[in-house]
Amino acid sequence: MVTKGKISEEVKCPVTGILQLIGGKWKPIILYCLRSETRRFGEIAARIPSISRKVLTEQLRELEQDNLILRVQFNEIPPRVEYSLTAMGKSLSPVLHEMEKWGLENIMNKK
Amino acid sequence: MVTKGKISEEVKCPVTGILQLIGGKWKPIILYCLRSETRRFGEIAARIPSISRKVLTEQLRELEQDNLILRVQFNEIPPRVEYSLTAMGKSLSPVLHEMEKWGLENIMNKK
DNA sequence: AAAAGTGGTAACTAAATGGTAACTAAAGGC
DNA sequence: GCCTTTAGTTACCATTTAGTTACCACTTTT
Repeated sequence: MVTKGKISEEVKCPVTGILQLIGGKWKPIILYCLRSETRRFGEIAARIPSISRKVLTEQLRELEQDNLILRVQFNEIPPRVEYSLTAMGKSLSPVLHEMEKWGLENIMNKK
Repeated sequence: MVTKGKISEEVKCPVTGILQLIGGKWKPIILYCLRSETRRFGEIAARIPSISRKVLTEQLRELEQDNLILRVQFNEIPPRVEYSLTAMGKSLSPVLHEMEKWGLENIMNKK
């Protein structure tokens, strides 16, 4: 299809941009889980029981690469790893907060 | 870690809830595209050029089923269909707006 | 000895998502 | 006759993402 001189919205779409960072099935929940606390791997897994450890690891790695979370590894036995939000991750909190609000108003008290 | 009477976050997680409605790869962009205008199928497709017509159709159907958008079909030849946000769809605008804001601040003017 | 505790990895399978091509309808243009 | 327009549908295949199961490394506790 030929675009007759019309500029597509997508090219400059900020929503597309954020979705590339937090668009995964689990990423918003993981960030939401870390919104106010530093948490260990096992803690996150316990709070999101239906995610597998493999997928959780993958998603955490991607979030780390995108500079939204910080991973700190302590070389102890047994091992300990702590995850927390970076400044950039914290800057997402208005977005997560609006999602939370909407969910509370439109889903939670509807059933 | 033993959950000492602690309920998992997920069970009552409002973020999980909203993600079931708008968690798809394209849904936030489609809603964002309809945020202030009623649009025809072809218009939406033109504004989101990288989505195929088939997938756009599927996503629109799902949004319609979830009562976020309204589909009005005019039985003309050639066919005409108009999409717009329902009240529930409009209620998502703070979420989309925060996503847009974050995208503008953190991605668009960063390159 | 063996299990518990921690944060993973590897190999494999399943599910979700995305894509193309060909087809439909009725009227108008060449 | 054939092409164009519009908003799809159908069939089929490819790709991407997610899930399952088993296993490791290392120390302390049972």
